[in-house]
Amino acid sequence: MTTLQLDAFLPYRLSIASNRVSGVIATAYQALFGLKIPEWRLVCVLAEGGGLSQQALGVATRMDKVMVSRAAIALADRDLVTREPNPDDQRSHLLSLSDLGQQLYDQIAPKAQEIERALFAGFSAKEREQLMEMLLRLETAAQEYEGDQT
Amino acid sequence: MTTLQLDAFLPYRLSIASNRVSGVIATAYQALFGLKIPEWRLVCVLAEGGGLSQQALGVATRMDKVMVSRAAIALADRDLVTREPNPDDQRSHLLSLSDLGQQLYDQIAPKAQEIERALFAGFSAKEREQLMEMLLRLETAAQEYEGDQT
DNA sequence: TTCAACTCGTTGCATTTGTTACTAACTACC
DNA sequence: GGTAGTTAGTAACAAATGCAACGAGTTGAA
Repeated sequence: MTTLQLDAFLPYRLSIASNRVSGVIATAYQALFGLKIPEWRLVCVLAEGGGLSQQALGVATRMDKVMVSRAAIALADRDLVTREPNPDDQRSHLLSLSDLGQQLYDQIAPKAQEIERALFAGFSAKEREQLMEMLLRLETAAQEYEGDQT
Repeated sequence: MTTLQLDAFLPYRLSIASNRVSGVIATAYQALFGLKIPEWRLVCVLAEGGGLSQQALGVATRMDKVMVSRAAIALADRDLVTREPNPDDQRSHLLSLSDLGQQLYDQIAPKAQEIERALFAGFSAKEREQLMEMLLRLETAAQEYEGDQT
């Protein structure tokens, strides 16, 4: 007879850890800046380089276009991003951080790193690297598995 | 100026990987057995030993009482678990797997392990152990962080 | 004993997330 | 050029999740 120990089931552990961590981040951003995680992700990517279409943002943040759309609208309403028409494609807009958005980002980024540092305080640099690398592998493995089944 | 690379932000990577993996699991269970993840978790814990209150199940699965309640109702409706009155406390029930539930579990468990094996095919036994251990550390770190802030 | 404070489980409500369907714009081929 | 098929973004709907309030039961201290 097979007994599957839930505690030892990696997908379970992964889910728990991820939810806890996301909870910490989400709470912090909401309280400090009124941003939800999808919005924060857009800000973060746009800070690396603006003028992106929502489609491109979706790829960069692994969010589907609906979620990107909602986050983009929320940010535009607060004047944190600007939406310029895309000369190459009338359907899409090119998003960039506004000055206000950039200011917000300049405050957010250090805070994000501070939280990350706190959460991974017990981890050596090497461990962090290993974890990162494993998560990437896992991500592609899951993606391939999905592909196989359908 | 600080630029935070989203790709290198561990909480982000964790969230993506976890969502992908959960997606795979959720789809598989739904398709094969009509179970959602919260329901599956209860089944799994009850298989290790029945006669638990919902409160105890919540602790074991890290789900809040609402989620446990809904999952328990869903399982009871399908006669997969039985709910006996708790002689020590009239408010609570003691849940156990029914024969039917046990049968289902006997089918589920191997399948779960098969999926886990597939997802972690590229991982050595040592890596799996490391990952597991890191996730546990992370879980408690996040929990402590939450505690500090409130 | 009795009354306030607390816990178990459920329900209802608000928020978030995911799916589907739709409009407008673009592409490619006839 | 016209038309079939595709893509960007939005909107409308449905499902999942989280939170606050509730009824019933329990505990403990005056």
